[in-house]
Amino acid sequence: MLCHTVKVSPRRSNPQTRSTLVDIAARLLADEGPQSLSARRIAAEAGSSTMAVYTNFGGMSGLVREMVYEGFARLEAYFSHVALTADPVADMTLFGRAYRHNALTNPHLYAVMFGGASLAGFSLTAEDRQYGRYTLSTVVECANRCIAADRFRTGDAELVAHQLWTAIHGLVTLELGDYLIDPCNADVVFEAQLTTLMVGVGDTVESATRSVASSRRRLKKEVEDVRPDPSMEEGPRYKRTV
Amino acid sequence: MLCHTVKVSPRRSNPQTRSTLVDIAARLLADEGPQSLSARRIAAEAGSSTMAVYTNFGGMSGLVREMVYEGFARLEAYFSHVALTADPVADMTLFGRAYRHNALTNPHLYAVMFGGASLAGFSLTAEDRQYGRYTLSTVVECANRCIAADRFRTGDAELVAHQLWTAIHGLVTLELGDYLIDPCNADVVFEAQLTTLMVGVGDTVESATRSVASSRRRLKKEVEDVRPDPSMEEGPRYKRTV
DNA sequence: GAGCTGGCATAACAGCGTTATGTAAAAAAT
DNA sequence: ATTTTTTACATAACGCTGTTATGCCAGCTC
Repeated sequence: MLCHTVKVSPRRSNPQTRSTLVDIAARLLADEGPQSLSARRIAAEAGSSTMAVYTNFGGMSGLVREMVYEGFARLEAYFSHVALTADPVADMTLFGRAYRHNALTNPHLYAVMFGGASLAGFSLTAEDRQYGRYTLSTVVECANRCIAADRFRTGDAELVAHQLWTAIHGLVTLELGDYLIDPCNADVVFEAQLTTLMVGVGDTVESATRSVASSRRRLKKEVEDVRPDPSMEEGPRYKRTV
Repeated sequence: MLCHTVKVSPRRSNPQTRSTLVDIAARLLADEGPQSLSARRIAAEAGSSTMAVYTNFGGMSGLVREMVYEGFARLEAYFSHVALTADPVADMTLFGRAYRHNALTNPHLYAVMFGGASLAGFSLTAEDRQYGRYTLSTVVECANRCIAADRFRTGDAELVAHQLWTAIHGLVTLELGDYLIDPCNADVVFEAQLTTLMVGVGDTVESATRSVASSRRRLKKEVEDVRPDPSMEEGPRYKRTV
């Protein structure tokens, strides 16, 4: 029978190979920075050849893309631990703190997620960006709660979420690039920016100040103390759409 | 005589070599992106060997650093054409528009200026970052005028300038990375962000809206129409501290 | 004019991502 | 149980990168 062209795989790839390659790549990226992220180096550490990268990911870009997914998964994991309280503005600013905490905890990974697009010849696809933007939906919901509580002037929750995102992203980017030094260090600018943004979209100075302070108190318990790796254990790892 | 170790140069480097190398590199970066920025390619286009890059700049990093200086010079050139009017908040938001315009006009250069720190093995020195931060002084002065005009609540002009910088920088970065799409495209988020930031630091919604609209009308004449290259002609080019 | 000095060309080295080729192993078919 | 098929992976090569050792020769100083 040669009519039905159903190609069932005669030899399946070792399912561990994918995992170990990504794990090693993530460790290299975190420990030695992006310049040590080479196919040869990864293969050597894995005890295999560089071809493993190509059969499993189609090249270095594919492996990096997988790590970007992992990065967004970690960010979402942090977001998922932000409680929804009676003070939605405090929740909102805590999302900002979680975003920054995630970036500072995985600085190299964050750089690849958002900075790798133009440099290093690696570029994300439109779907990849959509995947990243999807993480914002949690923040949009929170913005809706702020609007419902009459804390925000504007009615466009998605727009507010984008404003917060771009603002915090810029601060974090410059912080990672060591651009923010005393007296306007990253902490100072960040705290001021949280209040400014909340006031700017409609909250009163007093309420915003109170909510920002409240979120600062909640940071450790709801964000810093949570285990950040949702997919580092066994089981299905990332999206397998590739 | 071998006591006086005054080394007068027996052969001076061709002063045109530096310029042409930087010019070619800038054109390559703008036209074909960062992946075409190779020592071999630049040397070939200049009709010289790769050694020219090393004797003149000490390596690719030095040449890239020179282009970063050029990038900051262009930004400062745009800033210098922002008029100081009786509406300092309009001036302030026009600085924001100028910043964004500069980034969108030289996207690859902007990416190298702020994104090259962690990727591509190239890193700016602390002095380089200080040089970039110095560009902010114009904005700080404008913030002082806003404070003097009782438009801003806070008294820390430098802090306000940093808040505007980080916020706009984040928006521009994500815009260049194609992260901002309809309905929350870059234009929408940018206009909303300008107003939000002005209101957030103390202006009233009405005044801020008016000033943002005013700066939008001034954009073309004071920013978009100016010649952006302050050092593309003859004469001393950049800082020669290297 | 002689001599030193440093710019630049040539060519090599180590590394990179990627790919052609061969082999061996696992699934499918008989 | 054997054969056939198909794929994962190793090996080695290609073209590219930044960088550097070597050598020549132009130009300044004396």
